[in-house]
Amino acid sequence: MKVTKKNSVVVVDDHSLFARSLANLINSFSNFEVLFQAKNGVEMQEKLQAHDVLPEIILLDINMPVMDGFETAEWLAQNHPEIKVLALSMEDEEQTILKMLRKGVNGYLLKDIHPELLNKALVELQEKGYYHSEKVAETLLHSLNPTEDEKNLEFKENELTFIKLACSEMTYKEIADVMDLSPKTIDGYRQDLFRRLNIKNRVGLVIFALKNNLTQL
Amino acid sequence: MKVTKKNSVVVVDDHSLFARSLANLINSFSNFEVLFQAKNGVEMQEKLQAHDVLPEIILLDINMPVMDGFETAEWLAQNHPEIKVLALSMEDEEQTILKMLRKGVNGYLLKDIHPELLNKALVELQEKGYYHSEKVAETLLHSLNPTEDEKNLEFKENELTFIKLACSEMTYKEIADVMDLSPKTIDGYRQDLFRRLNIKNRVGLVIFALKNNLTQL
DNA sequence: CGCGTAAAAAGGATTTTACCTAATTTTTAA
DNA sequence: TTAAAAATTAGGTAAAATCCTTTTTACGCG
Repeated sequence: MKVTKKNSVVVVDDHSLFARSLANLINSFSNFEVLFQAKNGVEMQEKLQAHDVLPEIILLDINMPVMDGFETAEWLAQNHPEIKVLALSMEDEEQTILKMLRKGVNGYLLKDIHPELLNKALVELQEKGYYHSEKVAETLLHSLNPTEDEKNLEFKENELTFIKLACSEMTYKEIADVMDLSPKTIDGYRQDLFRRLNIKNRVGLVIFALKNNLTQL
Repeated sequence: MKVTKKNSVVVVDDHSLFARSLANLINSFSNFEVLFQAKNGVEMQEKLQAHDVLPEIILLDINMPVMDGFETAEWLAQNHPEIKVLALSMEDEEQTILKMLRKGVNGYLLKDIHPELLNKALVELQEKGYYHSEKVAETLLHSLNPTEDEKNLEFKENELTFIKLACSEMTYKEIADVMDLSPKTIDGYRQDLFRRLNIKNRVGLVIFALKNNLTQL
């Protein structure tokens, strides 16, 4: 029997049933094994320190309590750039994917992937240094060629603050007070955003913000 | 070797990696086996018809395309009341849980359950006819003793329609036109809801609707 | 300094929301 | 059939939101 060192993988996901099943699946592969599991970024950090060896690959869920995938990916990129990170998520929201990619993850996998493809994904990630499922590839292409509606989707700090506050029950006057600006300035932000985002009223802005993860409920 | 007929289980979940892992886990149990899997309610209906035998238990995801868990549970309760349905979901939102329970499911399991508990859950479901994870039990207790804020959380058909339309860019006048009611009636709905839900403006209503899954983005 | 540019602010008008109370119609139940 | 309850509609008013245009301010730069 040929004995080859298996590549070690870490699974970070707060859904223990899923994480466990995933770990079992990976351990059934001849070329990969699970080093450990963690429920969130903090637990992962602790376990990474406690272990002598580092994993080659980290499978990282996005929606987690305590320290979510975005923060964890950022920390990994800064502290362990050699570890390949594969983001694992239910969501195929364009903004979410792009946000993770900007954090420096090496791949993005939707959780509805076929089990057979997981091995392929891990191998490709190891060999090529990246792997993206098809939907993600589409999203990337799409983001390179944004439609008219989706241009001007970058916001200045103040705009972003305004948008987030507009997603609350505050009146514009109250928002102006909090941001220490004139109500007329706030009205300027509002008007400009309505035009750029092609929306008709504040509800439209709230919907836009939620769809694009600019704020959360 | 003692040969006992295994109880058959069907897994309905659009996340194939999760569904597959779940199926593997169940097949590893000595007392349960997976009859088939389906990606949504429609596919489940088709496969149920195609099979001679019916499963004892159906594990049902809530968030699915085409035909979601709510619709599927409703259909199962009407057409196959003898099959025990175990709702399986990431969410522990009180409203979601209650909605599923009202559809007649026999149990509600959060996806972050420990693998060891799944077997226990299936056995209990089979023997007692129901199983609920701890968090759900808490939710049930909580719902029996609602706080002041959470009373009056049931909506009439018209109110629900209004709420959903209010979560769009339509003005109240436009909503009145669509619903074929006087703007004054719409204003009545609005006012009543603001008071009952203790919210200040339309954004508050949108947030409430989204938090309680009355509408979706 | 003066110029250009972008952010901030203002003026002023209209529409939409929001709030309160009361009247009318429809539905329900006795 | 009739009284009570629920749903719908009205009237009026104040506050907030929306829209358009113009002016002021802040700041870097040749």
